[in-house]
Amino acid sequence: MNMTSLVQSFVLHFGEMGSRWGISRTVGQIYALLYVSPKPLNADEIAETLDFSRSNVSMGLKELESWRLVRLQHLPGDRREYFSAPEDVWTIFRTLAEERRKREIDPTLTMLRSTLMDTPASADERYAHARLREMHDLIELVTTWFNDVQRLDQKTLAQLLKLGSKAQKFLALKDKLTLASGTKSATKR
Amino acid sequence: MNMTSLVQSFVLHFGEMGSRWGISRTVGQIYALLYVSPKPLNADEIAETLDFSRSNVSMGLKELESWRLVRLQHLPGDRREYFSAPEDVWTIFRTLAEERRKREIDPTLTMLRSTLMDTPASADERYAHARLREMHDLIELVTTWFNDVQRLDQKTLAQLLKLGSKAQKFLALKDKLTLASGTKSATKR
DNA sequence: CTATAATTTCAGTAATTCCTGAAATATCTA
DNA sequence: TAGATATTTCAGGAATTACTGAAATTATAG
Repeated sequence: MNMTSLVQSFVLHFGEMGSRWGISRTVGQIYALLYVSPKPLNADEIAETLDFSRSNVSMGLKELESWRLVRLQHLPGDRREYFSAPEDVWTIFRTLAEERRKREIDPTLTMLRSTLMDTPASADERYAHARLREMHDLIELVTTWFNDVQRLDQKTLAQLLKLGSKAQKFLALKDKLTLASGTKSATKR
Repeated sequence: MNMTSLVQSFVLHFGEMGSRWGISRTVGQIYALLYVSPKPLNADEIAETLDFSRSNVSMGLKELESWRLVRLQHLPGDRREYFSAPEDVWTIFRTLAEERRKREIDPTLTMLRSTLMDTPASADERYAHARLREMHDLIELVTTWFNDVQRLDQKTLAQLLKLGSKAQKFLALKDKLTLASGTKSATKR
């Protein structure tokens, strides 16, 4: 199977980009190919199209599975395994973000937390301690936010993103409303 | 100069993490060290503390400068260059996000746009074309959002993040308000 | 159960990235 | 401007990562 130039330029770009990410060129290209393919592909087709060895494709697909970025399925009357990328780009985005969090953020948060358990013993350590605290709190705030909005359905999420910084205006409004209704959450101004 | 165990565990973790990122272990460690250091350090101090060659530190610092993650300064009466990480974690976060966008997102958007200029010639190409469009639009939406909220001052931004998905409630409210005030932006429900 | 097809594993090699020490360049001071 | 100090460059070696082909394993059909 050979690629049209449209597909090829996409696949090649993704391969190069892949290495800026934590994935190899091969894995990037395999994913890109699956992403634009209208039907699932088997490993041999991928190997032939991209001119990689069969074993390389096998390993690449395993890695993509570990990222939950490809789905495995079987076609009736065919023993071979067919792979495809989920169609919904929002789902893909979510999966990607979750996996990256799991691999890059969570271990860091864990390390920060455990390091923060120690009591600083000198002025320098007190400074380092405070810096770790700041980093921890920022990362936690951002990931908590992400975890939260990620649950919204895609339409609502898209609306929220489109709103952007204009959402800020509602913060003031919110304060007013909660003050008016006498809730305890009033923030000093 | 030697590190306390608190600093050391942080530095080592950052080094390992660095490689999941696009940076080398060395660069990760140098940054981590600067991040927790209460005073700027010169290249020799860094080399000695981390036990890297002087030239390695030089290259690492250059890379960190290209990421705009370290600041160069001079101490009175000392010819050597001293380096430090900006203190404000929000600024650091912003810089990091901007640089990553510049290196990882923007080239992809450019590629997608130029590929999308071509007219698809077959059914398969039409499918690929549509997929590229979806990816492009999602990336654009997210980066536009980021670009937008990133401008907010940190306090407002923090509030907005804390609000999380609850901001959603204001979407409905917003619709109501804009409808009431007779703005044209009414979305069909 | 056997033969065949499909997939995975893995040892070895290729390619890339990282790091060092030596030399070159740049900067300062006296 | 000479001499000393500081920094960068870069060729080569070390370490890591990527990839292949052959062999082993697994799964299926007859």
